[in-house]
Amino acid sequence: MINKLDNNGLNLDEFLKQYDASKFQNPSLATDILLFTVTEMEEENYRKLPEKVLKVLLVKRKMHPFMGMWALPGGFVGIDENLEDSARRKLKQKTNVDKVYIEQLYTWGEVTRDPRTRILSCSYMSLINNKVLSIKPGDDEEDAKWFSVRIKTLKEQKINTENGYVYERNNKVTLKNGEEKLSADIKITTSVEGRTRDIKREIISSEGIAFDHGKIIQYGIERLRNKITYTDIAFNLMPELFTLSELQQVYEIIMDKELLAAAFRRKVVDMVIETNESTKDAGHRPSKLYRFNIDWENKF
Amino acid sequence: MINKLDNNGLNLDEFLKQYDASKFQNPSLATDILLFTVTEMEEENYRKLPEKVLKVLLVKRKMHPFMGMWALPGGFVGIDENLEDSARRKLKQKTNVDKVYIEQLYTWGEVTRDPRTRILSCSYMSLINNKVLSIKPGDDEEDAKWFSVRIKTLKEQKINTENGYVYERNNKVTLKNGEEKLSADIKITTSVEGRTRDIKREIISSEGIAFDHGKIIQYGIERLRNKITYTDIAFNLMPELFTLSELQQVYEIIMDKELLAAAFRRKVVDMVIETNESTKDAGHRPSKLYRFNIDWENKF
DNA sequence: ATAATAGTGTCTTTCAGACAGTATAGT
DNA sequence: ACTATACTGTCTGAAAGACACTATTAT
Repeated sequence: MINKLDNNGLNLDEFLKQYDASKFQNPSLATDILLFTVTEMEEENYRKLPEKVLKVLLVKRKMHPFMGMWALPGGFVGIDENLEDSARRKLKQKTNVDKVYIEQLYTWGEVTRDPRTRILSCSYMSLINNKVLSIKPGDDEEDAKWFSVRIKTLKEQKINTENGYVYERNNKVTLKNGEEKLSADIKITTSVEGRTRDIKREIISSEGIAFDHGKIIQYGIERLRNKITYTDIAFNLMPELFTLSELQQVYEIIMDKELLAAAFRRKVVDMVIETNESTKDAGHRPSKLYRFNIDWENKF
Repeated sequence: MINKLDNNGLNLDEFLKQYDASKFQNPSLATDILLFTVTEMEEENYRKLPEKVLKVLLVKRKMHPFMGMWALPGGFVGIDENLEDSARRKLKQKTNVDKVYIEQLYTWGEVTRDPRTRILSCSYMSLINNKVLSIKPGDDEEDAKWFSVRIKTLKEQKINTENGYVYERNNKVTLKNGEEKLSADIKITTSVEGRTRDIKREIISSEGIAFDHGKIIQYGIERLRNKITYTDIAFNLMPELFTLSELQQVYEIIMDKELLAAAFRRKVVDMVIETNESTKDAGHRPSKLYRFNIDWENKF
């Protein structure tokens, strides 16, 4: 069976022996990691709850191209390295944490996305809780820094065509770390023509952000926003013990809208387990601490 | 700004000029297309509605490796070709249709997935309605054939560990075209340990299917099943005019469960527009024909 | 008339939104 | 006592599940 001969009279072994991988020109392959965490801002009023902020890890480029700009951590994939292993390796380098949530996000393959040569980026999204981090915001090792992320929809329009419509949305991504402020303006175009639907993402402008990484950040946040509503990924952003108000805050900053406490609690009640502990020294009623309920999905 | 010098004293232009893309060893890159359609089986009883079947397009390999086995249509990406363009090009070759729904599915990058050399597969999923097809089931041009697809869960188990659990599911993918019958047994392992969750997909056995394509088919069906519940992608599988019963059948074969007509109609009513036409010669009450309502999402 | 599907009416359950009202710490 | 947050109770309305009932055709 395995010894069938092909058109050139070769069996499988012979074929593999003469196969020359270098006869085609191959693009280069990199993985990029979109690492999110949530941190608290200090609050002046001792009674008020600290506000939470969504952060993303960026590294300052020391080399051409985009030298001096900020990029997602990442790099070339070893020829004998699996994609996810490569992503985890970079992540470990930057954060020194290895047991983290990670998922493949999207593979960006536009021919001109890198000025050097054709380089594909297989992007991964990772979520981490800031309590386990060795690089805290402000650390400067290897020039990796946390930037707060905000996404705002600047403009939205729908133009009807003979046979459908074109819907455009301009999202402004703003990234801040103390003095540094980066931004990208991404236009998401959904064209619906007859039976076909096509989504395109373009970078209108990008300040201080290397490559097409502004686009990747925008895409990642959209994915995170969707997934948080029907999965438990948000818990990867939480410490071991947390209050339901803290959990709600995390949902709120990701979804960018306020939620009603009563409804929120009903929604998450099966995903958490109450502990005996409570917060204290809060200047108001203490809050019960919860932990993630690993069994909430009940597969059977 | 653009003339900053790097560590070697080069500005951007100089750097790009001396950049040698071939100094790294790069994996090869292919796109593979998972093309689904839905067809009707002939029915012996003139009164009965024809049953619908989900089909996937496969091509018979004429070359090593996996010579004689069936694979997803696909091939190497041109060095100056965008990923989606490459996928659409293959699709056009096979089906002679170009305005189709297509979305990126996943990038498969396991080191040993191809016996020749390291080859990445960036997989795309595409949906098409069988009325527009030039290759009808049974056509033999270029050895591309439609196979009916069924997925069955053979075994499901959950093993509790100290700190979490391991959930395993064995999915059997069965592909049929007349005399030919292919199959793959895929084990999906979800490991939940403390805060981490890891999903792995392994091929336990594969008969007649080339490469890891059984895994890609299983993954694609899972994606289709999820997306059909909250998007309108199912309409890509429908002809211009269709009855609500036909639409319901499509949902049923993809979700692999029966739906109640009343609830289903309520769910889709905003997504369709009633026409004046009806089916006839049915041997029972005629059914109104509907078309897709392009504006159902009302963005504003 | 019959078989088979098309399509509607309505009861129930479930779940999310809204919001008022109660609880409880530190100062 | 006051402030700020924690937490609960309950009304309402929307959507999904269940199922009985009516409608309509070709033979």
